[in-house]
Amino acid sequence: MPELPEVETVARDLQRWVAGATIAGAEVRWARTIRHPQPPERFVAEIAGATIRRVDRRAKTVLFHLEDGRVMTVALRMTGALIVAPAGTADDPYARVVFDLADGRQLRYRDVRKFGRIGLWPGGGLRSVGAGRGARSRRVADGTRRYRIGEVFSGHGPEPLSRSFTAERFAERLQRRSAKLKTLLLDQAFVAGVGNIYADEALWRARLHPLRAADTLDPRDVRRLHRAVRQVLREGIANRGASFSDYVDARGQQGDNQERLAVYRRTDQPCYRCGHRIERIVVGQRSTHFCPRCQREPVASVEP
DNA sequence: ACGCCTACCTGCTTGC
DNA sequence: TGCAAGCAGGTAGGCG
Repeated sequence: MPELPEVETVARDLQRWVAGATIAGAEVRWARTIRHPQPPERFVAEIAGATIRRVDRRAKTVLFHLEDGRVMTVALRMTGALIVAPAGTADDPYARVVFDLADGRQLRYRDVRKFGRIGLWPGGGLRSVGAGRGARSRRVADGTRRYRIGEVFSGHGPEPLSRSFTAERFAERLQRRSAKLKTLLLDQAFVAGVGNIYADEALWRARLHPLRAADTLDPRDVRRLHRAVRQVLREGIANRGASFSDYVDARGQQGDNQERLAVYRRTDQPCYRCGHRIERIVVGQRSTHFCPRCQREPVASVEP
């Protein structure tokens, strides 16, 4: 999906363009986009008439704070996009949910692969939006899952761009883990918002091998990684995100950050630092790009 | 905690 | 040209 910088770009655009707008009605064209346990019909009935007070982001989820205190969450996953379409714009065959705004515009949730999810939550208790193993749910009689607010909204790790995300705090978290750096950076419960692109970019910038175990970093490694994570995310935002096939902002425009990436999808091309060929390996079933010269292999334990 | 697997979906690229 | 395989920025849930 769009990662933190892409979601931040979309949320900022939407704050500018739809804060204050009223949702007159909605049409759900792909039912499963509406997050369980919300039946799509109830979602449509409950969102109608709502006014958007503010739009922001937590991790990779866009949050629409409504005037009445409720929150609509939009997790874009792999190919989701939120696009504001002026009145009269041609329909989009990939629009899975269409919100008609009272002023005639449409807010369209477009999602080619249909992985994204939209939820509507009561006010209060909203801290973060469910993240993998951290989020808790329980099975109910019919075998489906029911989420409780405060459990669903409690699974994310720290926001890497927040003031409270210090190198010291990052060091503490890293020291307690023996997992590979690449895997950890992708773990939303460890740090929120980093995805495959920015994980690879941050590791290249910090000159750290993706397979390196977190608890083997020395304090200087940690500081470099901390700085690198924040830098690549901030630069991604400054460039309005990285577009490969699907990511677009709220106007439907591509970002520029794909032009500035050092390793992601640059397999066999020269490293911008040392000229060595960029390599691609698979870590945790995700493609991983790095420079084998700049990002030295972790020391392998040698059998006697 | 960790790693691995499957599932969810469609479209594009690559190789034969 | 046609067709199949492989690939894609994410995450939930199950198993060991």
